[in-house]
Amino acid sequence: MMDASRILEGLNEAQKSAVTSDTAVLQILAPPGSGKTKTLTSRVSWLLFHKGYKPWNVVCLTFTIKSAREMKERIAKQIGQGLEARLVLGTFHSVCLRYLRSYGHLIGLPKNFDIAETSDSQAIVKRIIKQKQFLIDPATARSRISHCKSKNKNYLDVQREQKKSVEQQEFVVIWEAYQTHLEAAKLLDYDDLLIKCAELLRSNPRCVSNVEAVLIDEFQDTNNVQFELVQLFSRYCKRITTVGDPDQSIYGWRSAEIENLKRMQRIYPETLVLNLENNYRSSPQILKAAQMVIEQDESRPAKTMVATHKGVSSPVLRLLHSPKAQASWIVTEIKRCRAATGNGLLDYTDFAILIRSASLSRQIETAMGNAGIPYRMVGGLRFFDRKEIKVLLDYVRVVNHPENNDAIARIINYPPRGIGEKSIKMIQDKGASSGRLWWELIVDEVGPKKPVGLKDNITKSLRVFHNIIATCREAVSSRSDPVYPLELLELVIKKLNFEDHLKKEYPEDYEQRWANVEELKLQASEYGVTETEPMYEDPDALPQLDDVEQTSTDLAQAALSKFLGNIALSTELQSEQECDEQGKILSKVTISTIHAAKGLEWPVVFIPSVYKGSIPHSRSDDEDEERRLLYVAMTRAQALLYMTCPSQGQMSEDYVLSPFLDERNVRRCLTNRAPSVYDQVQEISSILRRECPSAKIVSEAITALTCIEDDDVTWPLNGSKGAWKDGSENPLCSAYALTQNRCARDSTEKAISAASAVTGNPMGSSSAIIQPNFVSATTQLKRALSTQEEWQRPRPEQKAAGASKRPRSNKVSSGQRTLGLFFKKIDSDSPQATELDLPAIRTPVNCELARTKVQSLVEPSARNPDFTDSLSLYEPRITADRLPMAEASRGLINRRVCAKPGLQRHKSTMDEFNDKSRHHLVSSSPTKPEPNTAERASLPAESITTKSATYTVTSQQTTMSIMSQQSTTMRRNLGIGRALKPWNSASSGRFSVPKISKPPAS
DNA sequence: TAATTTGACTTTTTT
DNA sequence: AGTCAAATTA
Repeated sequence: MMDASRILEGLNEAQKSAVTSDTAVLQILAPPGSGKTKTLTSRVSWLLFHKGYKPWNVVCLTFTIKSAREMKERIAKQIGQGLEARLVLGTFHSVCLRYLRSYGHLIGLPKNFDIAETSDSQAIVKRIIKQKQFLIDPATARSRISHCKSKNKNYLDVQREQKKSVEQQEFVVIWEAYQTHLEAAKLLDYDDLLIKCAELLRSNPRCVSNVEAVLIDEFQDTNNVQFELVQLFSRYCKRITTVGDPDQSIYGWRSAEIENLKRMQRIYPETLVLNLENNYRSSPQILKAAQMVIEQDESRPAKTMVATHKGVSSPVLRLLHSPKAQASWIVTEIKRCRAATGNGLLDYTDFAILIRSASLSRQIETAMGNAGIPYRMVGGLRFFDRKEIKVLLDYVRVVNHPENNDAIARIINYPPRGIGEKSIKMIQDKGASSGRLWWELIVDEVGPKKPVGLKDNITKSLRVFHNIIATCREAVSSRSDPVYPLELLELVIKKLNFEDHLKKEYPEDYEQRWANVEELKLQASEYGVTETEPMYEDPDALPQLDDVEQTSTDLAQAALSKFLGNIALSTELQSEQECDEQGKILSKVTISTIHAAKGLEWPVVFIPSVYKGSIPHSRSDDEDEERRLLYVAMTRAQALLYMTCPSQGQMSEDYVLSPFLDERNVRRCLTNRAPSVYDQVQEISSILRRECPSAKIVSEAITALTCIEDDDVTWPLNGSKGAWKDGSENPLCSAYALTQNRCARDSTEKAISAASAVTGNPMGSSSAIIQPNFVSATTQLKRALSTQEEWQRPRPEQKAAGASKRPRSNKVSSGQRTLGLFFKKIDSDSPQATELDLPAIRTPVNCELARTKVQSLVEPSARNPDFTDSLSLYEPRITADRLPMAEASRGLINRRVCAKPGLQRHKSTMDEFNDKSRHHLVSSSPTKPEPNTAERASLPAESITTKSATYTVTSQQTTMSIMSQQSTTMRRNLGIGRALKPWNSASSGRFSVPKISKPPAS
């Protein structure tokens, strides 16, 4: 056992008093970086050691799986002995689930109920709305239900409310139907988990008679139901510790009530409020800037944050021309940072790129991929949202609960077995009219009774389905030899010939999908009983109380329910650290949403796309919350913070800097150009508490860089394009860029003389540039550049003024938009251009037709300079003979190689398609069998055979390529698709389910 | 009637 | 990389 006095080691006074306080109700207000988690975990240890509380009587609640896990790990480190596993510690949802599993029968919950996750309830609501022919948007209805539930209302409450609008009534009807449906299918949705648990504890307070203390992390995120739960859990002991920070409340959309902090103080007047003020994370400059941002909210009570670190340079607000430029700038900056700190002080894991929405990751991922920087994406597609996993889980769910009509509907014809829409409708209708479950109907239908009256051949297919489920059910419920999750899963996979099915359905990425299945099997193997390790000591079990009976369990069933339940509650896609063959941990840059980054920190943080519409998000209606979101993101940074804003979007729409940053007080704390970094190595090391690399190492590392400073020629500081108007290379630009390269002596010399020739200004020799005076030389060059007229390009605003005359319709899709732009230019002068039938053009087989059509359009408007201009704009830079197909198909070969799990696919498949579509697709021929990847790669470069046709590629007609480029169909046909998200791969996207391990004997 | 192909449209944040 | 509905094909 550890020495209890060491719990307080390394804590400051404020933290110590928080940890040791004897007060019953304690509220700790902890700004970012103040050691919040440390304080909370220390308090848990303190309570165990100095108050003698038993771990299983202490309830710790968090909001995210991540923080639950982190807390558990930290407590484990502090107290060890496996005692942490005995704590009732987890997310609100998972703790509620544990209580409901143990005591659910007390409020009449079905044994082994299932959890309806978002997509389930979405589907249910959708169906109800369709059935009742209401016009409410299903997503809105669902979120409204959830919102009401979080406020502890039920549909009867809402019904009783005065507003009797049609919409309101419809809403109540939907809600009621939804709730009935859930009940029939023995499902609880996420909100129900909390509500039912509250109900349980309200009516059976004895369930918590053992609880000695309740601790809650991130209290500002609680909603009303959760607040009540806290009260209920502490009903007897009345000992509550909360930790939180109103400034970091970013879950208002999930019905979190910041008010709960004050409510707490009102309900428990004896509440002791403690403020932690010291910040141990960030540089003072970062703190200052973040403070300036959060203080724009005037309704907020003032609060102090005290920096404990020495300063480094100010955070950066860098303007860039486009999202693409932004991505490549970030990539370059990461490389530069690493080199400028000796390539050892900062590892890839020390960098994080925090984005407002997951969809913004695209360009950045591409750039990172191209540059070969390893990264991992947190968030995005969840593991069990993948098709192949979902299907298998649905089978398991049906085996567990044949009442679940929705799950049956999803898998009754998957893999396709001939049971189509019509047949399903018949079952559904019959079910609705007779009030019987689908499963009952199916059981009868395959027998002699035939209540639905399906056709014989369809009954035959149904029999196949029935057989699978029935066999599995028998296996599970078998008294003598029950089957556990893994075995069941394997049984399902075998019965379905799932591997063959995947091969057929996904010839392209079958391997990955199968790897995902393997991963699922691995997860399943953690559950259930093996002969050597029976599940008697389930750490999830709650302590046995004398006077309350726990739900009795059937082992196999329970293991199954647990498996499914845990999966539904471990939605998080937090990739585990991967190791290479030598077992070393692979270092990767983190790309994450801001929400998912809460509670974490990194030495270097990038916040891209800080424009209006992203932060604050255009769909958000709470500006203060968006501001707090930016605050949270900024305060994740320890030493270096970069915020970047592209001035133009993909469709050249103008972006405006986020109003949160476009304010004088904030701007004063920021610089517009990235700092040198190499001159701050010492300060950075001290903030990170790491050893400082020697000057020699740093200078050597720098030498290898192409550009030592932030390259403001390639990426001008004002966010304009870094090249000549026509896209050609500006000799002065390249000369300037080269002056920053200390090692490329020869080329620098050449570039300088070339530049001198252009400007007529003699410039310093390269040797002068290379060492101490290089700054003055670059200044000279800059001056030379600024005298050139063309250098002063039109500012973005001027451009916008011209474009705004013809407002673009926001209705057109991206494919049409390219065309729309294209044709709009001739619009004014030749109206017939609009007659062109767009869908016809996008069909590849109609390309030939369309080509003639376009050509005929080109002729009459040949005089129009605007038009020819735009045509040449689309002319391929690289002509066909300079880009042989072998080169163009490199992507395919790449893809084949990289399909192996563990390898990253660097070149985006879209790039590859772009390469190809510089050519014109002219002919198609009838169906041939789909070639597999290897065959495809060995095909003659000029043709590609797909399921439906062979496409031959020739080299002409740029116009066509623009149109075909965007065609989803063609991409599908070519088997190219858009770039597969790299985090889809089995190796990078792991999900983790809390593992069951045998707790050590105490 | 089922299966497949095609075109249009989307993508805030999480348990 | 999906979904959805409409249109085609088997």
